[in-house]
Amino acid sequence: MLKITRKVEYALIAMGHLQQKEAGQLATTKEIAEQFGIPQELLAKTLQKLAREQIIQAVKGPAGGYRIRKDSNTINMTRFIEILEGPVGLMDCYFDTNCIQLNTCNIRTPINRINDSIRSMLDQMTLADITN
Amino acid sequence: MLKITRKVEYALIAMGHLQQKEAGQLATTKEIAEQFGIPQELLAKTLQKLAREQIIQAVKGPAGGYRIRKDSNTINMTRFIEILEGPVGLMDCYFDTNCIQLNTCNIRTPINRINDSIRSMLDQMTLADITN
DNA sequence: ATAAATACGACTTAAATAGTCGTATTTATT
DNA sequence: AATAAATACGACTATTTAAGTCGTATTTAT
Repeated sequence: MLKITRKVEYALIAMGHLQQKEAGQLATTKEIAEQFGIPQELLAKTLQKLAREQIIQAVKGPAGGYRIRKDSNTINMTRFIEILEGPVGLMDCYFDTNCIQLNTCNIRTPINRINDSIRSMLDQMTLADITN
Repeated sequence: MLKITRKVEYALIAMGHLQQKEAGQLATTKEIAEQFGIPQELLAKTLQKLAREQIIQAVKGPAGGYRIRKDSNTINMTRFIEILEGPVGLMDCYFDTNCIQLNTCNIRTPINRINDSIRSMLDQMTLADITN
């Protein structure tokens, strides 16, 4: 429980790898997948999502790949995780309010407080904290 | 992601209900399941686990049920969750060290730091913080 | 024109969660 | 002693989510 998914795990590994490159240098999905022993297709989709959201920059064509952006480091972890997995919350009712039990539920408020704590922890944490 | 399971959710709801009882009073699984609209059998197994671990006290036979213990409030959330779900960690390698990629993995250390943060947050949080 | 890369959606497989069922045990009540 | 209402517990099934694969399109350096 409280696990991050492989998608996020792979994405973080990839970000770490991209950080290590010289400024402007590209890394391909293949290169990263091979180096860290992760499934290429899955990593590919993950990096595509990050590129779509401007977290990294994609270069198409042969000799293409991905590179870090100037501000990649400043992305906070809540944002990063939510791009790949959707809402970060201990229970769905943190976001969906159409739970039938809402009125009888006696733990909603305290659970939301924990949620807030975890989210704010992740908010304050940047990619740089993880990949450097 | 970062969801708690239904087992924990139901257990917390049940603990909240038990807290509300007069000192020494019992509540049955049936009563709790009906009141909060949760599956009785699942709740039953969950409460049995908590009883086995001395978090609550079980009384068998008709007119039986469960009651809170004097120190139930002081149980920390890491313990509570781990009784029901096993190890709390973002990645398995926090506990299992037999991951093949351990040497190539470039995010283990920072992920473990986040883990520590989340665990220490849950360590410092008692049941009372949630059910009161 | 070709080949190597990203882009993307549909599909399949695998694993984890959620929920059910059957049966045993305990014990208050009659 | 019999009954009924509760906990105890393991095995099983169903559902949902995560993980991984595949096919095809697009871009672009060579």
